Amino acid sequence: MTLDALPSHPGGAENLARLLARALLAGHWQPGDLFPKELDIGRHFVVSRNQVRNALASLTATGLIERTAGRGTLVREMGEWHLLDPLMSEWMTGLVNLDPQLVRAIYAFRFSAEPTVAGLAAQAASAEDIARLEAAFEGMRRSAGNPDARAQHAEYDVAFHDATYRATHNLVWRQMGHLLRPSIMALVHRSQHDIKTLDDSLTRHRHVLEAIKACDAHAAETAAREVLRRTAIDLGIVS
Amino acid sequence: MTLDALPSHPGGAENLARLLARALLAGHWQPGDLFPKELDIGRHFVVSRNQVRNALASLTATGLIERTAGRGTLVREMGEWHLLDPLMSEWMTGLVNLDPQLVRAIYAFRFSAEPTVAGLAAQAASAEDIARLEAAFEGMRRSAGNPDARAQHAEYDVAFHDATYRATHNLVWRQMGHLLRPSIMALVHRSQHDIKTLDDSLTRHRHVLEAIKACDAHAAETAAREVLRRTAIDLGIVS
DNA sequence: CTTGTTAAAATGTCAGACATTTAATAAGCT
DNA sequence: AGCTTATTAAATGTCTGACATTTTAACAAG
Repeated sequence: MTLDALPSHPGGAENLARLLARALLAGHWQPGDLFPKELDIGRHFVVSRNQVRNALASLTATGLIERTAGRGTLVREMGEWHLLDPLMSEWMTGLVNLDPQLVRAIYAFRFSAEPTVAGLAAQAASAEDIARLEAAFEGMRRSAGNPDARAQHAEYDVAFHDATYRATHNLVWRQMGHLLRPSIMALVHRSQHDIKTLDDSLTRHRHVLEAIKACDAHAAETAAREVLRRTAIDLGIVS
Repeated sequence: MTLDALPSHPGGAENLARLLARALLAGHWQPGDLFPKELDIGRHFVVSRNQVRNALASLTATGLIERTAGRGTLVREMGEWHLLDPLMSEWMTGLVNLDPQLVRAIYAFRFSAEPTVAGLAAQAASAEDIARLEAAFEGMRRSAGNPDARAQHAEYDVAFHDATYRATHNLVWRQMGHLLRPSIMALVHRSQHDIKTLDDSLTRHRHVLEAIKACDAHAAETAAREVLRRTAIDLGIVS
């Protein structure tokens, strides 16, 4: 794989990193492949070696590549990627070609973890957390009917789940909220979002909200599981 | 806080990063404080500005600090730290002054997550996973009586839990295994490790192993919870 | 065929100059 | 005095070129 297929004018090491990362996430290179050399990248995008090195340093930090002096830059396999790094989440969101194996892995994680998270949230949520959840739910409800507001609806969806993780009041769980964004954003492109589907999704979210408000951990767990069953259908994991 | 209290001769940007990170993790600076300037750090440790910048780039990537041109380097608060970054785990292991709030947060996470993880492992473990678990358990058993082998015992302990996370065969859960190392290593310094305690811990681990071997998810969940109750006592979280 | 040497290529490091951003300070006006 | 505007200093960001180190491959000697 060469650089020719990639858009140009990155403008800044961050953008260059995002560009290269997305190409990697989309599978433009196979694990074990040699990544282009610093100087080639610099020539192609017309940026200094500094910018290239900074961008590649980010990719190294997230486990996407591995660099050794003299040999060059190797592409690492998916199992080595730091999926929980916030940078990764940012790079994954909006990527349409995300590896289905990865989508399923993230979904499987959520399906096993999120009921527990919802249960913890029911025990620990403060008034502020409840307010955040209600605001997000209200946003979802408002943008549900409008077919032009799919992206906005997804944002509120992300906000709802993120608020759930935050409501656990646990530093570690809270960080995992980042992983939700790419997972939920993938829904925008894969599901048809007809009225019936959205209404069903909304109802299931409402049950989670109510269970958390009622401080009923068991009900929250069950309700979260129901939300994720809906998500599985929308992601095409189960029919 | 100045740099005077820190040991010198880091030798390489990685070591310098570890050094500074540990000072941050130990609370030598308060959130919102100004971190030393690049040139001062370089002078103090007798390293080039490049090394300093590389080290600080790592600290930035893990959310420990925040840098802006003109203003300087600010220390971020604990809630912003990327606790799931493998680098963080490496920096945290062996740190004796780890913030008690952080230790409790990590423990609370494990207490809520690890039963689920053990349950998943019971469903998905392969023969290879079982072998890893048995090898780790055997190592724990062998090093249990010997008071000189506390560090080795802890390594096997880490290996056991890491094997559990790996046995879920889920990319996301697997990454969280990194978080175990600092949590378990903290035990070495905090508990007395008398024979009775170790024997009890060993028995509880054995129950997890047997439940996973029997593919009994529910039993694995319960057994994992029991292991963590023992851990809570050893960490001094409950008496 | 093996071994040791050499050469090329790639990443890592350094040093210096310069650019940009920010904050504090001073000047000047109403 | 009070407010606005230049000026200056300090800090991080960037660029460039040269050099160091590591690895691989080619090649020659035994």
